[in-house]
Amino acid sequence: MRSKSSTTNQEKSFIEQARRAQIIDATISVLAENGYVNTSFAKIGKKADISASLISYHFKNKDELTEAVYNAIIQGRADHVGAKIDEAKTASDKLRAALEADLAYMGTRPQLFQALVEILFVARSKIDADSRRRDAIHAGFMPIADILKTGQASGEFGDFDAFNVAIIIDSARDGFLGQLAGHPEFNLEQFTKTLISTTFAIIKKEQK
Amino acid sequence: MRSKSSTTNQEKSFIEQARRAQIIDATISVLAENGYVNTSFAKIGKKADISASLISYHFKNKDELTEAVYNAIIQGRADHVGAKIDEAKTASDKLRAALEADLAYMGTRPQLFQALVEILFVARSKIDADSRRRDAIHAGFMPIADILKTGQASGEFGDFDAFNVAIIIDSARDGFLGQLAGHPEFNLEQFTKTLISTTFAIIKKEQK
Amino acid sequence: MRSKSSTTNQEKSFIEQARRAQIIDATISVLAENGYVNTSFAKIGKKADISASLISYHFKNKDELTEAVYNAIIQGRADHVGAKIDEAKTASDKLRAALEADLAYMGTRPQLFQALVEILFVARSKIDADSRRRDAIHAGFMPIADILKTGQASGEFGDFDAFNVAIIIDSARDGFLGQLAGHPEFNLEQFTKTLISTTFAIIKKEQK
Amino acid sequence: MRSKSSTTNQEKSFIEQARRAQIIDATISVLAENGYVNTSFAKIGKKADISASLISYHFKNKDELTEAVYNAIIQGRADHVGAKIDEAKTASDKLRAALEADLAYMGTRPQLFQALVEILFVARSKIDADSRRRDAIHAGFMPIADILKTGQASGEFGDFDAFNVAIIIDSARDGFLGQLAGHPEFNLEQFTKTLISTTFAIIKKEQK
DNA sequence: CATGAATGAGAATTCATTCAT
DNA sequence: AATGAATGAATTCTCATTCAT
Repeated sequence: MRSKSSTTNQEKSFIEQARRAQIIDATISVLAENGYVNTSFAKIGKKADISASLISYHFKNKDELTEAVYNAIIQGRADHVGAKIDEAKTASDKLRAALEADLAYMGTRPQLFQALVEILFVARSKIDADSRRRDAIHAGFMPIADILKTGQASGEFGDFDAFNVAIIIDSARDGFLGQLAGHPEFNLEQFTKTLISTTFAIIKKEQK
Repeated sequence: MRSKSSTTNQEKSFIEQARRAQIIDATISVLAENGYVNTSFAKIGKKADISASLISYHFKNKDELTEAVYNAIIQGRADHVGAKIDEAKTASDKLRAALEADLAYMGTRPQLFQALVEILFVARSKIDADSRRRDAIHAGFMPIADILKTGQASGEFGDFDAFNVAIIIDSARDGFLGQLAGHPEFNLEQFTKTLISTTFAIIKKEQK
Repeated sequence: MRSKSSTTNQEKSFIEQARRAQIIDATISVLAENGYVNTSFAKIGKKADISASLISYHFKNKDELTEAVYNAIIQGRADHVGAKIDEAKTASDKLRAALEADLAYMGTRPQLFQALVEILFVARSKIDADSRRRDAIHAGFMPIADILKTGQASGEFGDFDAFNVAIIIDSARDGFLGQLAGHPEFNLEQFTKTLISTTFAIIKKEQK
Repeated sequence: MRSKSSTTNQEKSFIEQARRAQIIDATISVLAENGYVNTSFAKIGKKADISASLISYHFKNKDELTEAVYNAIIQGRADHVGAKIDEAKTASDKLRAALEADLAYMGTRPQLFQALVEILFVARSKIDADSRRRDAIHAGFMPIADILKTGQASGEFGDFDAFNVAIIIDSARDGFLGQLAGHPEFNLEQFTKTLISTTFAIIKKEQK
């Protein structure tokens, strides 16, 4: 359901892999700090303490780098969150796990989400449009929508508009994460509690 | 609480106003279609069928254009949504009105939200990030958070974490709007119903 | 030997003449204040309180305006200085008159010299190169070199390298004028005295 | 009192230094030939047979290039002239040396002075006008005014208005240099002789 | 006569990318 | 594997100039 290691650098040398990882990390920092518009190979190079041309050496072009960063972020997200979902048995537990794990992981790594948002919204054309956007949220692990439907099928949850409720939950979680970096007053733990209790209020008592 | 007409173009000539509006419209389209990164004066000019330098003639620089677009969008949003909120008496009615009006207005103009998002994320550095971003969403009309607190104070709503619930509702609404453009399968009416019923499920029965 | 009124606007209408003069004056101010590089039709128009396009209406192009300004300045200079030279009888008196009159006229109108310098040095290519540069200094009135040669021919002055001494005197006078605007500590009257006494020291006691 | 070699390009690579020098040389030519107004990166690049963007690669911006050119010129001037002044013992010898060396060096490199003048007048606003302009002429070596005062203090020279006489001498020398490029009939050697004999005529026999 | 609107040429500058070393 | 040097495309912006009104 999800892979522990990435899939694209199978045949790459050790140093190649290390460099790519280093560049990706630097890019995430620069992206989070400066925004996509002010992210240049020169800045990334400076951050990683390598020359800008070395980036071109390891990534065919800027789009490929962007995509690699994108993949790295959602891969990490998926690896962490997916594991927790798998461990849980019931749909309720999976749902709770999905929200807790995701908020805990991404909420404590604010740069990741910032970078993700930059790529998704600002550089969106580079990432092959819409098809990817949905993937960004669910890639690699069971999406909220599927958990909801599973719970409804098993009778664990009530009757509600699973499709749109999933959008609501996904958006709520991501909206919070997106604002977290710039808002020291936001309380990650408290929000997690509220989102979960809210979610269960929705799915137990159906409305239409 | 909000102004029906803008205040800055009082002294501009008719043709000037028309051109500015035309350029703003073209910019919104280009922004929505290509993303900020790929939005240039050249592209805007082509879309509006005018020379790129004419844009510089009407707007002192790119920042001024960006700000004008931003203002135009949130002004339109505020004018439409604010009126509906004002008409409603109770907190419940205001809440319902806020969500219905906003989703109806912005949901039928998907480009507006796309463009708004582009500006908001890119303008980060220049436009005082956070304070402005919040303004963007609520500009000119009563924010969800205030409605919730009003309703709690009056005993109309139950006891819940108003601060975070407001984030959830705002994020849900905006998250949907943000994805709407690229997802023909999204159903605006259905989502509106679900978001409202969901919202009332949260605020009537308290949890925490 | 010199003309009281300009020669090019014979057939121009009254208003045309007035406008041209107004534009020329504004240009001199802008030139002196901002330098040629920062002198644009827009700035001149603002200074003259007319539209920039009106300048194009009255002057075929920027070069023509530049030339008109140049001519206006040296014409004024020539009109004032030439009269004084003509009044003087002997070469000595002419020489003294030339220096006194020029320093008095240009020294009390610092903008004129500043503008002249901008045109001559910065926009020099516009003014049809070198041929004009010499004219700038002597246009319209008897040049220092001619006075010197006349004085030598009549035995009034000693034997010296008239050609180069003329360069020295011209350069000294213009060098002072060029620096005057930015140097409040410069004393016009004192310099005039020194330049004249110096000059006569040179031409009476010959060397070489 | 003056440095034989510059201090800023110590850590630059060989090729970097060579390119910068090449670009500076090309800039001087373009400046002298076309004037500042018509000096663009494109023209400099064409003259140096490199791309315009390579100039931006080696110089942060136009101002830095301008300053580098300025420094290169006055450095060369100072290195040549200053040495000669230092070698001379008496004020008379220093004065003669200063004029001879300067006219010999700058007079055989007419482009240098042309370029210098272009920079000096255009840079007005940016480069703190007056203070810098004076520096430009005297940078690195004893100014004429100081030599005159020294000679008066020691009784070597007569009693005259040293301040204004220095202006006269400086202006005479620079005025000649400024016109030299465009005037093939000017005779450098002859002018030098005349300027020196003239100067000594002024400073030996006092007038006032 | 005068203007506002519009344009096209050209400016500096940034940037991803290539290439020889 | 890594870099500095170099380039060309693209960007924003300025400006003289034209033209309809």
